[in-house]
Amino acid sequence: MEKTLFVVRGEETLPRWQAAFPEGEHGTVEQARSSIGSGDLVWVSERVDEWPTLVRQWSQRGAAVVVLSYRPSQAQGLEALEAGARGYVHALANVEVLRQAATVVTHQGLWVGPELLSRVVGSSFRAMGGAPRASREWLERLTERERAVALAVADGQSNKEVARRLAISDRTVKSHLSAIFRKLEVRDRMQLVLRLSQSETVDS
Amino acid sequence: MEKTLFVVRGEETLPRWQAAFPEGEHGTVEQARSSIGSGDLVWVSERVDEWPTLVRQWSQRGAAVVVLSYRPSQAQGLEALEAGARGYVHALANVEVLRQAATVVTHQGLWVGPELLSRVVGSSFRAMGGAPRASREWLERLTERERAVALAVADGQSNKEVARRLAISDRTVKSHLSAIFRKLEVRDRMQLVLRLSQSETVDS
DNA sequence: AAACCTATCGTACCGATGGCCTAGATGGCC
DNA sequence: GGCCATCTAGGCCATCGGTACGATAGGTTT
Repeated sequence: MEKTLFVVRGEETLPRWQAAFPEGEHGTVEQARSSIGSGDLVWVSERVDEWPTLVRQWSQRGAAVVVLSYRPSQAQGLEALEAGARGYVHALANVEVLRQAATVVTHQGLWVGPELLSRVVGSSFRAMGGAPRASREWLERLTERERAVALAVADGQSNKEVARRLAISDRTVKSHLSAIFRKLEVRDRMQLVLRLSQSETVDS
Repeated sequence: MEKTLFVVRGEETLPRWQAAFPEGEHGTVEQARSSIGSGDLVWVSERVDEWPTLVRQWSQRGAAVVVLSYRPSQAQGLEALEAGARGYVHALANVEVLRQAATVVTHQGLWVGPELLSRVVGSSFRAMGGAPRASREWLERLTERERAVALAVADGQSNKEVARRLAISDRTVKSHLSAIFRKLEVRDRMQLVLRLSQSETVDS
């Protein structure tokens, strides 16, 4: 019954997970599927396919489920909580944080990062020791024209719409965008939007 | 935890509170106001006037604040959490529950009680939106599967990545997306992500 | 003058995206 | 049994998005 196990994909298990829970078992979904019951502490990697479904099943069985994410986001965190997870932790969190989260969730508490917490309950959690996020300094790295393009794109506009707004060709918009992606190290406009909307809420 | 104290109105203190924390101090707002600092565990009765303001102050100072309510409700619970409280417990909870809550909140967890947890989590979307009704409404218009796709896409993932996560074909992802766009009346994933991030980040 | 940055526009290429259509399987409801 | 919603998946096709590899022109720095 009261056992700790990590559900991962392949050989994903990290040393720090074992360090935090030497007694914990590690395995894939197939190995874990049937053995999980009430009172168990289950860590599920976001790399596991269909983790929301699994979280739903296991939490309904009474297990305390924590989702390990490599790229935490509000949307994913809410997805985890909605599925019944009691915790949402960065997969690379240190041993102390993992143990702390374990303590909390096994005591019927909710463990989420300060950032997500602020989304869940409002903005006032920012002042509670949550590390202040990076500012929009990275926008300074862009030229004036690139910044205009970035903001327009982050507004949800297509390349053609941006071109019309700035009175330039859509080819030029693409050129600027390539430069933007390279400088900000994002892969596409979607990541740009996410990054911009994140830093915007922190500043305001 | 530095010290434990109960902030009450008059002589409200219950025996079970003292049983759970024999070392805890009990007093009114005037007595407690200045002595609360980082690391303290503070229990605040809902009978204390202007408790949300006090919760906000003390939680910003780094104290772990738990609100004791005689008439727990979803609205009040959210108000407490929004003010920065880490816990929301029934004032008549038994000793075990009180100690459990203390364990959780002093470990940076969130304690809202098993019976209220589902409601708090379920309402988190509403709690985050500037236009609560609207955001909840359009999310509810989606099926469960569509919601999962929408959240994943709003996280910046490509169709293929979503397909991998949900263990379905990318054709199916596109099918779901078409339904999502039609239902939510957005033209593409960019508008979807904007709408989601807006309702997620607007402070109210 | 040479080097460099910036803004502009072009072609070509290719994967990603989204609309429109069909359709099997499932399960709930009348 | 019929009806309907949902999830799944495929084909077809037009468009969009992003990169590679340019080119030209104006400005600044060295």
